[in-house]
Amino acid sequence: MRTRFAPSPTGLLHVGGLRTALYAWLLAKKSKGQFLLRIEDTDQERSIPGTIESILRCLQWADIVPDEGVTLERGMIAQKGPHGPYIQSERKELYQEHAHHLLAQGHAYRCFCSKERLESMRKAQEERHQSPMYDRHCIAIPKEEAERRTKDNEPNVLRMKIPDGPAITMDDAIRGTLRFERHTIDDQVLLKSDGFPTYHLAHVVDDHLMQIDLVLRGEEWLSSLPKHILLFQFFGWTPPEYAHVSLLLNKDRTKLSKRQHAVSVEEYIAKGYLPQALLNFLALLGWSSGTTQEIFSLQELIEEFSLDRVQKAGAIFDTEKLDWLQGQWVRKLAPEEFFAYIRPAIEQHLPEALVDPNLPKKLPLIQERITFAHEAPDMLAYFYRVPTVTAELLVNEKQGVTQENLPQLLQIATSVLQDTAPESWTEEHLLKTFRDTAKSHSLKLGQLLWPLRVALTGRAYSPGAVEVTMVLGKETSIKRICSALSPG
RNA sequence: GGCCCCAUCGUCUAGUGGUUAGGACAGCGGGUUUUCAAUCCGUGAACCGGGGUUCGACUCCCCGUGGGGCUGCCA
Repeated sequence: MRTRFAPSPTGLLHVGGLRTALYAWLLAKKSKGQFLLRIEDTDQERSIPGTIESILRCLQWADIVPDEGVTLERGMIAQKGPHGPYIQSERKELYQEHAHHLLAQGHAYRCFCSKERLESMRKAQEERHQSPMYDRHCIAIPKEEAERRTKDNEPNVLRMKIPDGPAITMDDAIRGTLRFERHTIDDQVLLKSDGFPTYHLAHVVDDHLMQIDLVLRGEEWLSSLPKHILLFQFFGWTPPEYAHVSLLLNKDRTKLSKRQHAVSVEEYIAKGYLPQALLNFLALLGWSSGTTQEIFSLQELIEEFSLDRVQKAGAIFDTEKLDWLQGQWVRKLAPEEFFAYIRPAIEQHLPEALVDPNLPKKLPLIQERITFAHEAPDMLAYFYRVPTVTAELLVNEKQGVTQENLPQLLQIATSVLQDTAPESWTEEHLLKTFRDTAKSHSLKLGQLLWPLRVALTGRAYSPGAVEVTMVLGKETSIKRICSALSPG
């Protein structure tokens, strides 16, 4: 199966766009087919330079790499495949030929109406509570006259002529059969006066020529579907299969917007989300496997994904679950992947850790408790820098640590460390000794370990006291306890 | 206004005529005889409304209601 993703270079890649791309990519991979990337830049005014690269970079980050079409080769835009070019502005003549074919066949006509006339026409229609549709003012202009005026450089567009006939029905892979009455369909502009095609013409021509089997796109295209079906009929082509995915929504159920959310993939990359987590989250927004499995790798998604399990209703983009998935995926990283993930943050905030040969021993301690890379330097800092230990944190009623018994508790902890022989310096032995010592002093284990942990890390939460002690070593640990005992 | 789409816990969802309506996230409670945003266990929480069809509807049909999309020489 050949599928495609066809973004417009008008801005950053939207998370909804990434979801659509993901679905299309999964289907292509599942069927061992091809996933194409086409750039729809037929609106010159809205195209923004640089956005093609940024869209491509985001897809590459997500590991959704096109097999054909527009790709990134060493950071540069490239095109590959037998159906190119894959950038619509480079296919202008092709669309013009097809549009003129339609004109010759009587499926299209030239329209010379000015923007002003169209505007006042629509206004009048709205006042009469009619739906704004082109009134076919120009349909009766004789062909010769239309061609003469065109030759005289009078601006005009080509409109498709919606023929009378039975309602148009079409099967959608997600929604089932859709039905549209012809009189509700507007004579859509196919070719603009600047010679560029509109989306409708370009979509039909390209997806046919590029041999796309399945058009997966957002629900916002549903109402123009009958126009596309008609165009395929005009050309005598078989339409592809269609699947319209629902929109992503804000908390108030309106269309996901910049004002209420981070919507660009770049923002999620910048926040430190792992591609596995974002993709997993996006896959689950509108699709479910039918099992209780929640964590899916890209490979598992390829095997499990299918359109008949895609939800019709729009889904609220609520990132709480995304954060949970992020934590899950951080925990699943291999040691070297985890290091690569947090490395930029370490470089920036704790560079001394990078020259530490024992860093690999410390990383497992924090991998299981952080969610984002940016938490890593702080979680590692006390291994390299003497922490600031506050009395407020050392004292903990719940643990049975009070202002009064604190010095004694730390004293006992110190002697435990002091009395532990180097050959017994293991996590198991140390913990056992603490346990025995607590018992003999009629203390709870927590009364010993809480102040110890805080004295060593200065933090409300961190890896366990014994684990940290192991890494810091006897000497440093004792030194830190001493300075905690005599603050200031 | 017209056309089209949609509707199960707060959120993401399972469910395809008979279920104690299941799971996950979040919430809450507890365990982890040491903290935590980690981990484990437990817990509360939903079929938009009204008519049909049927022995029986969350499931099928109709009508409302609510939400969304489109209604551009934007995509």
